[in-house]
Amino acid sequence: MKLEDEIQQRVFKSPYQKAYLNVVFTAGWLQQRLAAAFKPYGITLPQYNVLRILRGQHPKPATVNLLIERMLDKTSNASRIVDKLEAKGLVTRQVCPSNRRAVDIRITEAGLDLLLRTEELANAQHSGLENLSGDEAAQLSDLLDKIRS
Amino acid sequence: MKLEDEIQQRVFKSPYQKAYLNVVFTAGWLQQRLAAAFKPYGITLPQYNVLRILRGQHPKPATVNLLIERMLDKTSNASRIVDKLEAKGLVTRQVCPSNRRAVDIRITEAGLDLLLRTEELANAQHSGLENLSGDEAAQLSDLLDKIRS
DNA sequence: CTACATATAATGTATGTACATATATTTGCA
DNA sequence: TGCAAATATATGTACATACATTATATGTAG
Repeated sequence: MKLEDEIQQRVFKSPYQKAYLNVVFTAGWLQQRLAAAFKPYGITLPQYNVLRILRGQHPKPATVNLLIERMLDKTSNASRIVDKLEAKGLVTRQVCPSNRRAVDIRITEAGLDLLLRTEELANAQHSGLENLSGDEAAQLSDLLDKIRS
Repeated sequence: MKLEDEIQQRVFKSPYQKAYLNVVFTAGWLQQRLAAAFKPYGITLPQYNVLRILRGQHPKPATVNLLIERMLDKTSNASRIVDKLEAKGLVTRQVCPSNRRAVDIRITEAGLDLLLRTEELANAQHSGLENLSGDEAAQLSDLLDKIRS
């Protein structure tokens, strides 16, 4: 749907204002859809993202610091997201023997299994991005990089 | 900065996956910067957006329903955002005389004054979008519309 | 070897998001 | 008229974000 209809605003001050609102609105749209897809599996999007990072490290452990570095949202609270995953038995936490300030976090078999079962959910096929051609997707990335440059 | 460096991921499965991450990451980047700019004025981004809608209606009142329709995030809790604005004296709440289920919400002089003082903050000049040409901004909007189509 | 700075994670608090439920009012219809 | 359904908002709960503070452990300068 056109942005004008989604947020019931007919006039934008400039293509810049419109693009700004569109980036923010579309990101919310994408994330809401994906979050809804993960809901039946009992995990949230941030929890899923942490699991993905842990699988990337597996069988090596990750620390909270490493999670923060890799997360999309650096200011989110990795400690408490790990809390939730630990309570569900999807990760384990163990004080790092070589540096007792740090904590080794590992994904469990149950965590790996959950990622397998949800493999297709995070696929471009169902995200909305499939409406673009590969070239258009690349072009979109370039424009977004330019915003942050 | 390039997305690869921002999230320390060197390889993307496809231009689709990269574009997806880029939309979400860039939206967060934009919103964090804007939120930080509003912080000294004691309001959050959702609160600012509600104030903008109320100024658009002024001197007519708005109802909670109208706020929800116009907000970027339809599932956010307009009631509680209005609570915060009311506590700061930026809006007033009054049971609607013609329909006592509804509540008339109006922006106060203090609210209007705050919007005046923050006028330039929400300007494209400082958002990051100024790195694009007008044509590029329009092209970006078109690509994003296509994702949601 | 102690004292102080730094590193690492956890905790506290305010706000917002997402969704379910509750409360009050109005409307429609038998 | 009376009562069920719909409408409008508020409230409850779980989780996340944003940011400040605290608790431990480690490193380092003198």
